[in-house]
Amino acid sequence: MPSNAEAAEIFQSIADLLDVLGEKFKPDAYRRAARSIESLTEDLGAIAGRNELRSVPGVGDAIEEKIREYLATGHITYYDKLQQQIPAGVVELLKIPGLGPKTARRFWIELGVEGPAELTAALDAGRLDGVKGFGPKKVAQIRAAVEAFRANANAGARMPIQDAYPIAMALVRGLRQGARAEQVEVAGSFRRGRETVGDLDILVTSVEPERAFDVFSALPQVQEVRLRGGTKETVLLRNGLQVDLRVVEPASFGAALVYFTGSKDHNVQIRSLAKDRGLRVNEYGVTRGEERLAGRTEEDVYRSLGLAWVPPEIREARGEIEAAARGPLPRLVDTPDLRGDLHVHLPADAGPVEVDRLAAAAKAQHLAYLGVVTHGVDAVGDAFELPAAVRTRLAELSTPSLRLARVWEGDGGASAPPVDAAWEIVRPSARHRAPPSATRPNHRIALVAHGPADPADATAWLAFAHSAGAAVEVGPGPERLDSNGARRAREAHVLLGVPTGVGTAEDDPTGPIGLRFARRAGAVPSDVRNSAAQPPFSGASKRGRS
DNA sequence: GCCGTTTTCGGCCCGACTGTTTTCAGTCG
Repeated sequence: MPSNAEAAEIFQSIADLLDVLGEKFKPDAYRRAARSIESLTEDLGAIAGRNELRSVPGVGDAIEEKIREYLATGHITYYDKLQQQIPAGVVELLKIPGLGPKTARRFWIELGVEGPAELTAALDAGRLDGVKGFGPKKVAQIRAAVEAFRANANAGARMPIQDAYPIAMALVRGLRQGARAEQVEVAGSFRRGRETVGDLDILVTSVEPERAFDVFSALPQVQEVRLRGGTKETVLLRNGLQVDLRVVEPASFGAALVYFTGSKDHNVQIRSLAKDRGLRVNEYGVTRGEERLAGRTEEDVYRSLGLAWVPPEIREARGEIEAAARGPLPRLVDTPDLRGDLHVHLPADAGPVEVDRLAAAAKAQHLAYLGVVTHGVDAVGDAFELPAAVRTRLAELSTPSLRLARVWEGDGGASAPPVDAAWEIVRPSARHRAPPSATRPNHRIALVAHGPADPADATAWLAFAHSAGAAVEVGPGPERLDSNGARRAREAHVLLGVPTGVGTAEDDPTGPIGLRFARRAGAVPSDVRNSAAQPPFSGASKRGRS
């Protein structure tokens, strides 16, 4: 079955193949098309059906035709022909760090090397010695890279952002403490809140760049320093993640932040807009000839280009720059907007002390209500219930300014919540993957938490949430929607439930990443159920006690 | 191959770093 992901993959591969052939601009064109196809929230087939493929950024006559061929036949003749022309192993060579299309092509044409294994053999046989452009250091570097590549097939794989989050926070703390760094920010796709990150880009200002690099290299997470210059250092962490540290002048921090936050397409669009206006943008600032216009803050940089500031989460060249040129962008939902949390768990062995701690955390975050899961049906269908002492303590601590509601979480199957549940959370389980067929009249379903398993499932659950008047939960992890899902929810006029992370550990990604996903979907406060001052079914818990 | 409130042709982001160079090419982000 054709899929957007597969189509994007094919165009990506075409770009790689054209790279090896030495094509100058086509590879970028195919990559741009691949990136925008990957980020679509709708099937290519549906877009093609409406005859709107050309509205996808980067898709012109030629690529539209290839998409149509792919949708009709499942393959692209142009791609098949390229594959016949170039051995698959030569494209594999491109995945080896430090080895690009020019080198791969030379190995193939001049040495007959058709893949990583043959490259190792050529190195062992000394066939690179004396080849023009390959001195002893280069040969050693290539040998190390190809060996590392062949030993670890997972190298270069992207990491889920929620896994990268605690690592990034630890690195930031380490830099703040030791490096006398004034401003520290993690940029790149991490800052944009992409679901996965390929590496981390950390930006700091420091009066002592050398010291920042020294401190960074010595952090316990760092395995090896890959390169180090005057302004940047690249290290490999023990868990395989690559991290770039860049030290910039305070006067350039904003420009560097824009530049290294990306996305690539956003930057390209910004630069070409600047060029149209006779300006020049780089990571040091915005200039007109010799005159320096901006650079210290992101707001300055965007303003100097005649643009409103663009939140990092939507810097994807999907129309945000045009919108920012027209005026201020809608204010995306942010932490202070979250007035409550619909879905909070306590540990199974929690006691009154944990409830006290949770209430204190909720007050610190100025939350007005929490839905604490006290009973329900777990993923394998067994009923569970928190100890009576916990439920009693929740009732004792619940006040008009902080409502602590006891909620029921189940899978929409036969088990139903008792009347003392303030509201119900429904999610799929192994037994009940599909949503309940109809809204059950006496239930108070406030939130749907569901896995992304299958787009068809997601559609069904969104429809269910809509008919039940329930929100859907966004955030990292298997039972929440990612940002693409959140965008689909918005398009389906379903409110989002955004986790606050209340009561979780310092480096827990649930709250911060959940918020980023919602923002990435373009959510404003009114798109978020728990930005309302009142909890759902606010009269219900009293009724339940009678 | 894509794209256009200067263009339907002629551009296409731009700088850091490395290694092998005698002034630059390749890679990366």
